[in-house]
Order: sequence, then C-alpha cells, then structure tokens
Amino acid sequence: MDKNKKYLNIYSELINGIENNKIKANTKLPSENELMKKYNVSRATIRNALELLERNGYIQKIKGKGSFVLDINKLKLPVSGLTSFKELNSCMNAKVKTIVKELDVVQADDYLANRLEIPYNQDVWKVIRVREINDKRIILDKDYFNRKYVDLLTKEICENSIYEYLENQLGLKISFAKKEITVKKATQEDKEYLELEDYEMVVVVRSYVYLEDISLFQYGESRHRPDKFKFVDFARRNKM
Amino acid sequence: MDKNKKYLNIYSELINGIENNKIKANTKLPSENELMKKYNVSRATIRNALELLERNGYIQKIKGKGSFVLDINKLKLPVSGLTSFKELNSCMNAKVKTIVKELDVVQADDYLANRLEIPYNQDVWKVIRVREINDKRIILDKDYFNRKYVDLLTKEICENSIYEYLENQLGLKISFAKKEITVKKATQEDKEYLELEDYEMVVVVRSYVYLEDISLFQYGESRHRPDKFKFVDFARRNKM
DNA sequence: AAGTGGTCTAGACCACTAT
DNA sequence: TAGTGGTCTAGACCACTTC
Repeated sequence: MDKNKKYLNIYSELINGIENNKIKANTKLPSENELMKKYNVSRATIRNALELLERNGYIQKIKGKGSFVLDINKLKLPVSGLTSFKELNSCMNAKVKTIVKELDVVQADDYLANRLEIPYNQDVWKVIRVREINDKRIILDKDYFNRKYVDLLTKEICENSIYEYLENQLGLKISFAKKEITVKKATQEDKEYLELEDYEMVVVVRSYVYLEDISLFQYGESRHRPDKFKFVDFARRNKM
Repeated sequence: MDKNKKYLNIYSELINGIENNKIKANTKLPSENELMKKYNVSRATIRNALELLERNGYIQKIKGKGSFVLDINKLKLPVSGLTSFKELNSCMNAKVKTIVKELDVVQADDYLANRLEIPYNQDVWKVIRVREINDKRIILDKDYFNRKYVDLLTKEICENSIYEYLENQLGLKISFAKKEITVKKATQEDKEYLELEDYEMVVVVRSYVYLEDISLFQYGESRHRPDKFKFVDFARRNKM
C-alpha cells in the first residue's frame, strides 16, 4: 500500500478513521497545523490529503473554523464514480449474478464507429450481459470495447468484473467518463432478456469511458428495470 | 471580477480561451513552466488553476506529456452541478415557463421534519411549481426550505430563480448536495399537474442541499415526464 | 488576539515521456 | 538528455471566526 506518497497515506488513514467511526461525524478534524505536527509533514501535504477528502464528500472545510466530518451514512456516495453495475446498485446485501449472453469481436457499423470514434469496420469487442439481482433479471448491459486496447476477453472475465481485468491485468488506466441517464420505451430485446413485468420502459445509462491518454475505449449501455434503478450523486457547487 | 485571486483569474482566462475556441480541443496547453513565466506567478498558482480546469472536465493532465484540452462539445458538462431545473435540461433553445402552484409556510410533519432534519412543527417554506417546456407541462418541482435560512419568498422569486435570490440577495452560500434519481409510478398529483400523455411513470430527482456551514436547508423533489428527462454526468476515476 | 483555512512564493527532487 | 507533471518543503501574508 505504502507508495511513498505521504498525502495518500494520510488520506487513507483519515478515511479509515471516518469509516470505522473512530473519527465521528459532525466533529472537527485536527487543524492543518496540528496535522502537520502529528504527521511531521508540510502544510501543502496535509492540504493535498484534505482536498481529496473534501472532493470525495468526507469532510467540509470552513474558513476560519476548521474541517468538519460529514455523515457518510447520510450522504452515501456513489462508491467508485465510474463503474456501471456496482455503482448504480448500492444493493450490497443482494444476491448478484452475471450471465453472458454474447461475447464477440464484431466490425464497427456506422453507429458503433460513431460512438467509439473509430473507422468503419474496425474491430470491436461486443459484450452483452444480463445482471440478476435476487434471482430476477434486472439489468441488461451492452458494452463495446475498442479492440485496439483490449486484445482478449473471455466469458470468465465478463462474468466477473471486466474493469478489474482491464485495470489490474492489462494495466489500462481509466481516467474519466461521460454518462447520460435517460428513460426509453423497452425494446423487444429488453423484453426478451429482462423480467420487466408490466413495465413498458427502461432506464438507459449510456457511458463513454476514456483512458488516461484521453483515448475513448468503451461505449456502453446499461438498461435497467425502472423500479430497481437508483443513481446517487454527490455534487459540489463550482467555484465562480 | 478581478478578486485578486490569481489562480481564479488564470482559470477563467483559460476557460474563455477554450470556450471561444481560441484554445483548440485536443491540443496541449503551455506547460506549467511556460504558464508561470507568462503570468509571472509561482508554479503552485498555475497548478491551482489547472486543477480546477481538470476537475471541471476542461483538460486532462498526463504526466510527462502535458495538459490536453478536452472537447467540451463532446463532453457537455452538467452546467452548474447543483441546480435542478437548469441543470437537468440542457434544452437551451427551448421556451421555458414556470408556474407557481403553491407557496406557503407550513409546519413540518413527520416526513418533512425527517427530510430537513428539523424538529416537528418547525416552519418550512413549501413551493410547488410546474415547469413548462415548449408549452408542455413537463416537470413538477416540490421544494421545501428551512424557514430559519429563508425569511421571505414571493411568487415573483419562485417564478424566476429561487437560487439566484438565495445566493445573490440573501447571500446564502450553497456548498454541496446529495441527489438521488429514481423512477416511480406517477401519483394523482403528477397526473393533475403534468401532461403525462400515456406515461405511467415519472423520474424523481430528490435533492438534499447544504450550505457552506453544513446546515441542510432544502429538500426538493423534481418530478419529470420520463421521455423528456436527461441527466448528464462527468465523472473522474477516484485516486486509490 | 489567537487560531483557522485560503492564497502565494521559491525553491527541490521525483517519475514519466519524448528524442 | 531535456522537458513534463507529481510530490514535498519552509516559509509568508491574508480573511475569517472565536474569544
């Protein structure tokens, strides 16, 4: 763990304290001055750590007063900020299963070429998965990966976490994503794959995911039964 | 504008360049070293400015390479990050109208006391508004404000922007919000106020909005006709 | 007046990318 | 090897809150 990055170590030490309730919500953190002494680092390092805590909704700094610990139980952040399945379902206690319906290399048609910003006919991984939650088929995930960045995908990888494979095995660095949430009439495909009951609509989450070097490498559509969908967002007011 | 904050001035100068296309997408910004010389400031100041640009999706920094300008047209950020109505509808060219259906001070029942974390029976502003987009009643906004922070609200204020009033007239500093997007069966009230056509469901955006001193001052529900709803999010991968 | 976080300076060394 | 952004230090002054 210890990557010799002092501010990250301090950051995670503070997070641990907050999540284990050793540092209580609505109390003050030690001042930046005190933290400097405690960790024997410069103020900029402390500020780097606190900046991360603030950005991720753990604390709120107030000028002249101090850094206040927010109630994470009340604010319950979207855990990762990027992954679709895990992020969109905070149903931690649910029984979850992934069924791979399709796993192919296809050649980009106009639609895909456009979505992935690649030439027509270029190779693309196509992955269609159904997510079962508590034995009900609730989510249909259709994902497309630029083959240039992903040489191989297997059924096993797709049944577990593709992202874990991409990041930990292939060493791809995912940096940001654009997401779009809309509601659409359910298609024939939705009705086939999902247990939609009487619902006529699905929630569609489209994502465009980029690597660290700004290359677009994935386009995905996550289609949810509306009653089971929930998206939680923590947003800070922009400066200026 | 010049608030003597160098990094904010540099930040907005760079934003202007990007938005007016003087600084082109997919090109590199000058290096931090060059920007230091250009603006005659220290590197930390430049880094403060670039950090803001990166956080807001204008650039992507790549170690060893430089700061690359992202295509804002492709990524189209949620404009403000907090306000409900404007943020959730990027229909900029649409004709928009707000109709105030109800504007009262009420006493918190159990539900509201819970939502706003105030004692039972405490005074709360209740505002119910219908939003017309292109002459169709599309959104029903139900907002509740802790009276402690908002002494007076008028029909005129509610027809324009309540937030503008709170921030610019009352000087309230809004700092962050928790939002939750779900889809629910339309209620009788939804059907009454909105032109739902055949849709049986509405998209519900619940927000809890906090001031700079961490006090919760607003709870709101924004109820949307599903076909007109769209939420766009720009998310960065968390460190660690 | 003392303490807090916000801004800023002027250095330094590092890991990474380019060539 | 030279240039880039990432981390870190040791100062300084400011505006704000608390007393």
